[in-house]
Amino acid sequence: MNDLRETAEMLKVVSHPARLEILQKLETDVLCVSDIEDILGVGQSNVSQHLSLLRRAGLVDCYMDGKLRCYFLKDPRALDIIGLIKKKYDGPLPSPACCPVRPGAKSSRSAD
Amino acid sequence: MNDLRETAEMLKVVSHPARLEILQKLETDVLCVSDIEDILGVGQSNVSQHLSLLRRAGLVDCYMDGKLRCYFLKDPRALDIIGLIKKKYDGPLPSPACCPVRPGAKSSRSAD
DNA sequence: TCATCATATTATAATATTATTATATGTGAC
DNA sequence: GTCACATATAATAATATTATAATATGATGA
Repeated sequence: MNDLRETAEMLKVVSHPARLEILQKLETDVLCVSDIEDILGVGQSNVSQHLSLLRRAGLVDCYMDGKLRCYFLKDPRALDIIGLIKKKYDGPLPSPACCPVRPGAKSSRSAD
Repeated sequence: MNDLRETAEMLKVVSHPARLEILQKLETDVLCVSDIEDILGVGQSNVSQHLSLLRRAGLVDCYMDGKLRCYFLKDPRALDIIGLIKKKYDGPLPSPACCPVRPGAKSSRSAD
């Protein structure tokens, strides 16, 4: 049951707008560091640090192309994470049927 | 394109083993704080803090049942997050086809 | 009302994350 | 080799997260 800790760790790595955007861009393109720098508009070393986190977590990998380090998606979980960004959900989940009280109510007996 | 920031925020909230476990348990049961205390084996105020985070993020909600606060899942995204915990993935994603070099290689020309 | 149970909130210290700056490493061209 | 470019790493200060302990709130029942 250490899936919990492992999943939480992966989620922590992706729970940053910059890293999420990196994953999103890598879904369709292979990008080098300076590409990502331009896309995100953040400093080189910061990009490098984000990539380092993603790489240590196994979410991305890279190959060398001349002087360039070309990053690409590696972990299939990344696709599911990216999917969350654009997915359309309709409304909240239904309230539990068994013990029905208005959600958020101050008390189960307060007046209607 | 603020989906990124919003999704990242949601992910940050769920990227903690205790909160992930809370969501997982709430998938099948409505639970009060002391239930969760027992399940997770952590202190009351810590559970309350985790629930507070989840509630502010809109992931869960609760109703009163006598003295008890009964928590349940509210945000459908929670189900997708829970799904990640047990989902089976087979192997890494295929390497990019266009610029194929061995992933992680020191150089695109290093010896085999 | 008061006492009690269940939960929330506050305060706090330890730790982790973040962005920035400066510096180091590695690669290819010459 | 040296140079310039692309990227990584280290150092650091600001900020955020975490767990714990202490206290406060709110509901129920006597």
